[in-house]
Amino acid sequence: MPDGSVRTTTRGSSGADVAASIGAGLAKAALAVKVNGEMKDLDWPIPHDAKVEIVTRKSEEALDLIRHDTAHLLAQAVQELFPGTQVTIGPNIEDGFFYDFARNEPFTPDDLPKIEAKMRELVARDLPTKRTVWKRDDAVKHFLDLGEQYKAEIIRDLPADEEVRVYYHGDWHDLCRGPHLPSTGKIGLGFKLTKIAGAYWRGDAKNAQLQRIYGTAWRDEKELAAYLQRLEEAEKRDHRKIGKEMDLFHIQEEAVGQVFWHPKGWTLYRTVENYIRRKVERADYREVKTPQLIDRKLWEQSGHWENYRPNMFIAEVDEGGGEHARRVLAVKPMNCPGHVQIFKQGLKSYRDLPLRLAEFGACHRYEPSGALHGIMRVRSFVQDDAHIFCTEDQIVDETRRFVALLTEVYKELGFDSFITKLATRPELRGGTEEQWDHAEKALENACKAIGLPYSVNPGEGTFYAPKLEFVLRDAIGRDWQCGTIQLDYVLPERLDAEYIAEDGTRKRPVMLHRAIVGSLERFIGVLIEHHAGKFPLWLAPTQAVVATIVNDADPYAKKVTAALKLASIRTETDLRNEKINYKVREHSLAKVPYLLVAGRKEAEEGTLSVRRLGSERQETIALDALIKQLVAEATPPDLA
RNA sequence: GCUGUUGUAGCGUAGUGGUAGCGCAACGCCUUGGUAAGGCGUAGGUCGUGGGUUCAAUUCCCACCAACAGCACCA
Repeated sequence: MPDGSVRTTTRGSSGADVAASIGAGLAKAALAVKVNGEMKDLDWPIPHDAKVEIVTRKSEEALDLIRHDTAHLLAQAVQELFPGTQVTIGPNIEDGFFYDFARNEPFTPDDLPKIEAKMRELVARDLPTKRTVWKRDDAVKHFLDLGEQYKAEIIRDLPADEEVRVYYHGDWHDLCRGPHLPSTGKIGLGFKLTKIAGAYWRGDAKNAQLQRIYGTAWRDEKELAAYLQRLEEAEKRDHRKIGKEMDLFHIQEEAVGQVFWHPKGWTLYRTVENYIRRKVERADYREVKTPQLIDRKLWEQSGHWENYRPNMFIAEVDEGGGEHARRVLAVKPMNCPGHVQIFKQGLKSYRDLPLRLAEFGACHRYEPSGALHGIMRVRSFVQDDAHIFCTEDQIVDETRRFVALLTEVYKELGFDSFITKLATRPELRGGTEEQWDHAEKALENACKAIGLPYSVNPGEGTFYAPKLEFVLRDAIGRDWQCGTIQLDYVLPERLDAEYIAEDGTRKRPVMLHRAIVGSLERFIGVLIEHHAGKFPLWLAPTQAVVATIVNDADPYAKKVTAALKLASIRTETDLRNEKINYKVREHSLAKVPYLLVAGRKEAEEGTLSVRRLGSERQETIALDALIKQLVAEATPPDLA
């Protein structure tokens, strides 16, 4: 037992028997049993000398069990309500589960409450669970006879040594590995169906599209309510909503996937851009700018034309000589080929390396319409891009320097931690196997050399290079992949970059592609959601509003605003004929960090009544002292 | 791109086969009020776009565009 005690039972006793021998309460609460660390059904006979733990609702593992059973419940309800619907798979996911069905008629949002009601009914019926083991061929034939072609396919593909188990909940049954709760009644009512979606069979767009129903499930209705509350909170942070509310940007039909930055949004954008510019300059990068339109020849040479042609914006011009003088240019989807062109100007020596070329490169990619999402996934964006041309020997040190820079930037921008993944060679790729072996090994070595923990993300590298991915965690626990460094042997070769080595021979430089925030557009979306629009002072588009109580204070308020602007504090004046309550409410909702209230008293004394966003307290501060305080707080972290 | 849903004033929304309401914002007047919505009034819409059905379409049908959710994609 978990507490170290030993219990003796008769041969063939099950988890349920053990629970019952401990107490009636536990017997009732038992959901499953953990035998030697492995989850099993309660009725599973326990082997000799086993470590046994009874799993109840309170156990950590309970949620997984409940969710998996709820997925089965969903499938059962759907098949009862919509006969002829085929079941496929229904795994657990974060916070819930889904189940994919094959059915000609689509499910509609109106179906969800009906299905949910049926699920509750099945819980109330408290159908007992029964596990059976089948011969593979029998099972395949059985499911084919039922018209369950997907299930039959799954059984055929099971590993040869795997037992074919079929679980019954009442009469309804499904192929499943288990384990399951002893009856449908144990599932409880802490579940809710959340959305319907199309999803491809086996995740492949070439296959048939199934209909997926998503749900969430918890220990009880209280936990469910808390989860739904969390969803609502996340919705409030949505950068599209806040972007509108705070008048930061908009997107419209005539420029799909591109951002119209409003003055306030652009202020935020420039603040971030200028901050990064200072950081890379201090890290010995040289900033450059490369052309937006480049002849297709260069993209053919780099390999982009072959791999990404459908996703590139193309510009065609007639140079006046008829058909033969047509020139095809691509709007750059990446900056790397441009940077190689700069590198290739003039002969480079090993003494020039490492050469770090940085660019706030505006790139355009024709993203599929379904991929677009606010300012997070757009067709026109700017990367904080840079390419480091270096020698083999410099890889580890350059990686170390980059990770140090990135850590600093994330921290200063308000993110405390990130995780690292090593994305290895994808199926579709350029270069030779030797180059890939070499590049993956080199990145691995760099991680080890600088003591950077990482997990492997197999097959997720780019077509020319393996990469390290840096994933941020935001204020409400969501992950965002932003930074990357890619170790590329392919492009320098394809674009024929070389330098003169110490021994006088010509050699290929290694190229490190790297970005810290990735797309500025996307990163600002992340920043908005991370801070819920309540930015630290240095990032806030409007840092202070001077609001008057009476007209008599107008001249003083104007004077205060002028003084603050002189000190580079982004300040607005609110002289409107409104009550102070109204102004406080409005500027608080607009998430203005500092509200500076000026009435008759303040005007006479040369002070302001200061209210910091998020606080209901006010403090009267002399103008001079206030300016000092605001300037200190508004200083970007790298200049403080 | 695929599946489903949606598209009404700057924003948030109601509604109907007989050409549209509400709230906030805007504008005007009254009010000068001390920390989260003061009062009264005015203006603003070819109901996403294009076809069709109908005496009549914002409403019903079709196509397209866009947004949203998920899938696929993300150099």
